[in-house]
Amino acid sequence: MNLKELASKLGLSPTTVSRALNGYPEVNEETRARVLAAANRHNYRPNTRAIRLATGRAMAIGHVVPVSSKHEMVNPVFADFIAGAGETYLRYSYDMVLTIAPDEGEDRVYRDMRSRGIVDGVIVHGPRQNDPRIPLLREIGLPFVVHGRSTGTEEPYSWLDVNNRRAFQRATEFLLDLGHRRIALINGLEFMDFAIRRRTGYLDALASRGIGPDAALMSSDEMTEFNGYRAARAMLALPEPPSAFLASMMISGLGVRRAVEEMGLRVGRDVSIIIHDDELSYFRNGEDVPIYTATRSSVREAGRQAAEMLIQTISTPDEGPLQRLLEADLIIGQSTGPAPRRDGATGR
Amino acid sequence: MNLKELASKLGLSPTTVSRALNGYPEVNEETRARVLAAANRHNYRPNTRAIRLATGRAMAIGHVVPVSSKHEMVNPVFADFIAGAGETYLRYSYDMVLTIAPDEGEDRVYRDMRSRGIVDGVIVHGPRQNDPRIPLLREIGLPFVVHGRSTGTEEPYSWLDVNNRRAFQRATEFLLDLGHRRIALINGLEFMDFAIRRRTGYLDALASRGIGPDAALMSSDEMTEFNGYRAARAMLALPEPPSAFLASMMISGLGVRRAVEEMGLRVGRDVSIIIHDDELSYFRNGEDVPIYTATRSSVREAGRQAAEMLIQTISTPDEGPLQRLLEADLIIGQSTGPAPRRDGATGR
DNA sequence: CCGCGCGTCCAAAACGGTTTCAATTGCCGT
DNA sequence: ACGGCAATTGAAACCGTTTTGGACGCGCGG
Repeated sequence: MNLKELASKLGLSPTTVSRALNGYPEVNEETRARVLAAANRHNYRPNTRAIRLATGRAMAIGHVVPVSSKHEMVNPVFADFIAGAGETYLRYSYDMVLTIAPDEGEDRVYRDMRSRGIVDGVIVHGPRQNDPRIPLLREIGLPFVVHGRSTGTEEPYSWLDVNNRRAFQRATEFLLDLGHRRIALINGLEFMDFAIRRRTGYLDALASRGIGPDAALMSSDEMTEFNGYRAARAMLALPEPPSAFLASMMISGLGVRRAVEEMGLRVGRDVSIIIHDDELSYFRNGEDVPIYTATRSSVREAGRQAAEMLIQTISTPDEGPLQRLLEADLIIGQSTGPAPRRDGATGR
Repeated sequence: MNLKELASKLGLSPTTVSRALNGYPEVNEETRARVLAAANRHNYRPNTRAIRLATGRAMAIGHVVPVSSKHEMVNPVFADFIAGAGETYLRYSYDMVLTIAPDEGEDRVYRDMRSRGIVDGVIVHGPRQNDPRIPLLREIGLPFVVHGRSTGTEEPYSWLDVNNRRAFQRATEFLLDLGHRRIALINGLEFMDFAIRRRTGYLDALASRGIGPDAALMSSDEMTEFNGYRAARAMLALPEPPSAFLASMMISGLGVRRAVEEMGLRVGRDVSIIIHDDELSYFRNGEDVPIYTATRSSVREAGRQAAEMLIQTISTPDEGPLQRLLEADLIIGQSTGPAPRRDGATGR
C-alpha cells in the first residue's frame, strides 16, 4: 500500500493525503480524519526510502567505531552508550546506523557518509587529544556531538562529557583523607582524552598535599580485567607497595581485586580500591550496598542526552555548539577504609 | 556532484554513466575508463537515498535489541558480535542499522522495518524457546538469520550457533574425570535457548556417570559478575558444597572467583572453575596461558559468519535456509585441578 | 456586481538514481 | 546492395514521497 493507492482509494490526490498525514494546516479537519482513519485501516506506512530522497534528510544518526579493539571502543561502555542513544532515537524516530571503520581510512568513512547522504549527523566516540575528526567533520559540514572532549582543540564544538578531572580529584582526596599516601592509578590508554583528564585530577589532588607523581604507581593500558590484574600485581610487589588503587573502570577494578586477594590481602582493610562506575548494565556495582567505592556516572544516560543534543543541533543548525558537563557522584562502598599503619606512617 | 552533472561534464547521458560505474558489460571499455576517471577526479559518490529508492533495496541489515537489559542483550557479547558483523558489512558495503525495541511492541518494530523498507534483512539476537520472532519474520517475508537456535520451532530457518550442549557436556566430563562429583552450574536465564542447551549438556554428562541433578547446585540468572558471586557464595555455604563450577560466561566466572577467594579457598586447587569463553575483546582469558579452563568460541567470528549468511540469503532468496553449527574448543587453563579429597570421597 | 482573500484541493515538478526500450552505427555475409 | 546482428548510446519511464504553483469556489467588503 503506497501513497498513490491510498489516495485513489480515498478519491483524493496524493498531495492532500501526504499533507493530511504530515499535519499540514491547510487541509480540512474532516478530510484529515478520513485520511488518518483510512491510513490506519490499511495500515499504511510511508516508504522511508522515498521520504529520504524527497526530503533530503536521512533521519538517521551515525556511530562510527574503528575495527581494532585497540581503540577502547568495542567495549561494554560503548554498548551501554549506544543503548541509551538508541532510546532517544526511538522517541524521535531516528534510525541509528553503526559503521565499522577500517583503521587507516576513518576519514574516508566520514566523507562517504556525508556525500552519500546516509546520516544527518554523527556521534564521535572516544575522542583523543587534538582529535582530527573534529576539524574534519566541521570541514565537510556534518553535524556532530562528541562523547567526551578533545584537549587541544581550539574552536568550539558540541560535546557532552563527565567531569573526569573533578571526579578523580575527589576520589584521590577521599583516599588521602583516609590516610593513604601511596595511591596507584590504573588508568586507560593515555592518548584517550578522558584518561588524560583523570590523571590530571589524580595528580592535582596529590600535589595539593605535597605528594609528587610516582611513575611506578601509574599504569596506562586498555582497561581489561587482565591488564588491571597485571598492573596491580606488579605494583603490590614493589618494595613500597600502594595501599590504595584508583581504577578507571569497573572491569580493571575486578582485576585489581583479583591481584590483591591473590596476595592474601583483603580489599577494604589492607588495600583500598576506588573505581569509576559507568553503571554498565552488566557490571552493577552490587545491589543496595555498593561493593566498590566509586565515582559514578551513568553512561547510558550520557548516551540518551548526547543523542538529544545531536538531534537538536541538526534541527537548528544555526545555533552555536551545545556543551554539557555531567558531574560524577562519589559513592561510598565497601572497598575503602583507613590506611593500614605501616612503619613510619600513621593513619590520621 | 550528482549523476546528471557528471554526465553532462562528460558529454554523455546519465544512463551510460550509470552503467559504466556499475560495471554493466554493454559499455565501451574506453568510455568506461573515461567515466571512472572523471568520477574519481570529482570524487563523485552516488546518493544512497536515490539508489535505494530506485533499486528497492536498502543495502542495510537490521539488528534489533530490546530496551530492557533483562533480555541478556545490552551486554559485551552483543557488542562483540556486532563488531564482527560490522566487519562483514564493510566488505560487502552494507550498512548496519541498530534499533532499540520497546519491550512490548517488538513485533511492531519488525513489521515497520519491513513496510518502511529500511533494511533487507535482520539478525535475530538472543533466541528463546519457541521464539515468536521466527514465525513473525517468515510471515512478513523479511529475510533473517538467527544467532543461536530456538528449541521447539518446527519449520526450518537460517541460523548459526555454537554447539552449546556438546561444549558443556565435554566440560562437565572433564571435571568428572578429575574426580569432581559435586559440580555446580552457574547458568544464564533459562528461557534463553543457549542456556537450556548448556544445562542439557551438563545434565547429560552427569547422568552418564549416574549422577542426578541437584537443584541446589544449579542457578540461572542474568550473567553478571554480581550474580555469579552471589550464587557461588550461597552454594559454597551449603553443607555439601560443590568442588567445581561451570560458569556460562567469563563475567559470571569472575564473580565465582571472587566468592571462592573471599572464603579463603584457592581456585584450581580447592575449587575448580570452567567458564565459557566468547573471546570477548574486553575479557581476554589471559595472554598466552589461559587463566580459566574454558569452552571457547569466538562470538566475533560468529558475527562475521552470520552476517555473511544473511547477505547470501538475501541475494539468493530461493535457496533453502542456511545453517551452521560451530564447535567450541575445550582449552585447559589454570582454574581446574583434581578434586580435593573429602570425607568418604576420593579423587580418582 | 466585482474583486479579493481564504480555505481546500490538485497537477506536476522535484529528489537522484536505475532500467526499459529504442535508436544509431558499423560490419558481415550473401 | 541489403538484411541482420552486435556494439554502443540515449530518451524516457520509474521508484514513492514532498513541495511548488496554481485552480476553484465561497463569502465578504466596497
